[in-house]
Amino acid sequence: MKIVLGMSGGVDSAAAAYLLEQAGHTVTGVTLVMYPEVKPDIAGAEETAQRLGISHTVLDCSELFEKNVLEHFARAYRNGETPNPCIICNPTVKFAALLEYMTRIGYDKIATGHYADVSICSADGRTLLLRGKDHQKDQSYMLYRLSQAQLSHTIFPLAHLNKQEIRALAEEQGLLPSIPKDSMDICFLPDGDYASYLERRYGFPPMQGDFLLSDGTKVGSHSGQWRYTVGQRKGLGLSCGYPVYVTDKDAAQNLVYVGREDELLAVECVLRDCNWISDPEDPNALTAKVRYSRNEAAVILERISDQKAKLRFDTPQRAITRGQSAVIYEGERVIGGGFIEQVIR
RNA sequence: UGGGGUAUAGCCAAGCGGUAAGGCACCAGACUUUGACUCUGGCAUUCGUAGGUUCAAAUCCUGCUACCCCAA
Repeated sequence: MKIVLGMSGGVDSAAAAYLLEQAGHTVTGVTLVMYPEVKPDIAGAEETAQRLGISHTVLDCSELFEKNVLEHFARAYRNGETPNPCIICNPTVKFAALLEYMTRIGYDKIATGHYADVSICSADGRTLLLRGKDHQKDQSYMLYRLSQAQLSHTIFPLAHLNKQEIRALAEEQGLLPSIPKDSMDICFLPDGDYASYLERRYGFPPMQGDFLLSDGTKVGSHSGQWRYTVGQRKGLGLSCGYPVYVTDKDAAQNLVYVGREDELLAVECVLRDCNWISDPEDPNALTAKVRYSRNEAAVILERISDQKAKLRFDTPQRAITRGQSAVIYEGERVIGGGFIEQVIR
């Protein structure tokens, strides 16, 4: 097959390129530039491509990125939500651009170095999204908004490997990136300082507001609700004798509520703008993640409409946060998910 | 300007003559394709200040200063 591979310049996509080559595919690498000010490791990707003898192109996606990801990012913070740009970026920019390029040059499939998997449902022919075999590194959460058009044309070469195997493979083949870029924060913010970015780029004005306890007692001042997110402990500068966490925000009044850790617990939330990939086989066997990393818990899914749904957890969840995504799983399969619109304690 | 009390790191706070607990905050690192959480490590040569007693004082004594409370 002829495959368009997204190449970031990192280890994962390099290993993916190697694996596709080994499997006998014709591969062309594409490095996407999302944000002019922060370039990916184009040289690294080109070097990898050269070493493997595959062609390589750079595509400028900055307009798509600006329109879809950045504007959504700023809007969410303005509304007191906490956005997850990666989740928006994948379907609207990354996979969209790869698919468009694939079509343009007459290739068959697209591929990325994500830790996830796809398979065809024998019953209805839909393409299912599955977790990567390495559950520690699984990135299916970030991909739940992909469309059928995207999923059905996608291959994840790293689906069955774990991080150690990939590192070993890359080392063996001399594909370790010259710049060992690890820990990336938000990709368009090299310094990770999103608050000053919003202020600089989107004109968020420093605006003094109160830190309040749940009973309304003022315990301090902050300079803008967008600087905080539910569940946050560090950086509040509040000394109450016990750790205090952000429990809620009121964007209209620029208020940030704080409290003890147990005040973060909630059992229900409402989702909007849902994307469904497959129907559950057993409605009582579902689990959900309300954030990318860590815990996943048993959940009852109630579909209110095509776009809306409600989740009810067996056990209270910590820091369910408006704007983040809840992704529902059945075993290895991603059922779908949506943006958290409302949290019910 | 009578009486009483308290002064220990940014905040709270243990210590009661033997050479500065702990919590919160903060900082650094680890983890992490979001924001976060979490974990590990760091964080008072010094106890309002000036003297004195003692082998030894944050701890005892005295002066001073600041704040608090009760009386006027």
